[in-house]
Amino acid sequence: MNDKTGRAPRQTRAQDTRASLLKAAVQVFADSGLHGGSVSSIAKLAGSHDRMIYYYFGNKEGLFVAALEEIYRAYNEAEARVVLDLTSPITALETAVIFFVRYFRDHPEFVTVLNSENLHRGKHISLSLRASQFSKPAVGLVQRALQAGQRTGQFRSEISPRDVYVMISALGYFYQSNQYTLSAFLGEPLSAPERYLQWESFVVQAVLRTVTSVPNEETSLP
Amino acid sequence: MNDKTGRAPRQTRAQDTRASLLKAAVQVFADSGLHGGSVSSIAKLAGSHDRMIYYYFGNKEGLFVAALEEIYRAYNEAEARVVLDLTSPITALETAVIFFVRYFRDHPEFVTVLNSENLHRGKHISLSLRASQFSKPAVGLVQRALQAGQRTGQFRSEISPRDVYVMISALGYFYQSNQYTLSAFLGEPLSAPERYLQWESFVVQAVLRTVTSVPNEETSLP
DNA sequence: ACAAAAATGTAGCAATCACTACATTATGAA
DNA sequence: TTCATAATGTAGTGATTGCTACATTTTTGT
Repeated sequence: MNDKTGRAPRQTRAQDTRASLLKAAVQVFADSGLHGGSVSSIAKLAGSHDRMIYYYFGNKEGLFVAALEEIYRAYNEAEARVVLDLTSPITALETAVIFFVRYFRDHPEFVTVLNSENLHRGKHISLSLRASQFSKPAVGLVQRALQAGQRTGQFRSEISPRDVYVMISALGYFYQSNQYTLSAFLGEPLSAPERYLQWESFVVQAVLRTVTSVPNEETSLP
Repeated sequence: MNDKTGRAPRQTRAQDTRASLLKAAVQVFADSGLHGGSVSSIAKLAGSHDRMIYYYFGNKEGLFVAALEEIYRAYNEAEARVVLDLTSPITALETAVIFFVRYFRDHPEFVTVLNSENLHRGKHISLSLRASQFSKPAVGLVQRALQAGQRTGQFRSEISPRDVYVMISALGYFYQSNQYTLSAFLGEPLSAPERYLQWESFVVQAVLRTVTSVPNEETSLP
């Protein structure tokens, strides 16, 4: 695949250039927002030139749209790897909850880039044609766990998967997104590992208590 | 109080200048973030000059700190006006939940300015000496309702007021903060009044189910 | 009445921004 | 080999930014 100089073929290097610009864009936009992150700083971080951003993405907004699609793609990809044991709906829902909460904790770039997009009132996500494809898998994860429990009668039938998905997202996302103002507000660092674990088990409890048909004191973690 | 020209005294006009600059700053920072909002646009909106921002607030960051303190002040003031009927803990908690959820809905500037501050990792709130005073009232509202229910045995004793406060905030805040990406993601406008009301009652249910000792199907709204 | 100071107005500076014109190199198709 | 073009590099441009020097007006304490 290499030419006689031992270097990768031009097309491969071109794809590398595009990919590294996109990766750098996610990083910089996550760190500084759409306005705060400069095109030149992205190019520099990628080891390239501003010029190439316009070559591959048209303009700064085009790069931001691509960055948005990239974080959604990674989110969906991670979620597709989650395996639910539907023979135990409670365990399945617990698995889903823990996946989402930890995803937001471990991917702050997902959280901050989405915040930036919401500051701009969803202007760019609506430009993306791929946006509508993104939702199905994530809500589907919650839906599968929920429906399994509804079939066994363990979960309430009137509960909407969307509400539960938004609830889980809210509890995981907000804790990460607002950790700095919350920590100052409450006077304790929410990023401390033991504090985080306590929150995680609280969220699992809250979600289970919200959806279970015959709420039981023993639905909480041991 | 007026001089012979019929105009307000100089000191009053000076306070007006400062106040209108601060109000404009909250608006502009809420709309465009710290980086996105320019000093000159704030001055223009306030009917003043850039010069006065530096005169009253030192620099742009000083103005942002003042804007942060202002939205927290308004938040605390609103919360101090909430009256809880502690003879009925369930009603009291429900009142608190509805207050918080509606506050975030009706004050998007509170949400977006806090998001901007969290993007900057709480750099400015930690500069503010007044920051630590802000938390007590808000958590106190939840705490009073919770303790009332714990005394009657209706609420679980092992529940932490802070977790419940964070839970309520998360559910109300996230729905507002991420409404644009969520609406695109779920394919339905979350800002629609009937959709919002459904969410509100879902949140009330979720919180009550999380904290009640002997969970009961009838704790939900009629 | 007068001087110190508070408050405001004007004009502009240096730096950074997104973006582009133009040139150059490397590559694959013929 | 030749040639069209994909990919990259260089050097800017005009606009906007946060901020400041300097001047002016208005008020207040004595």
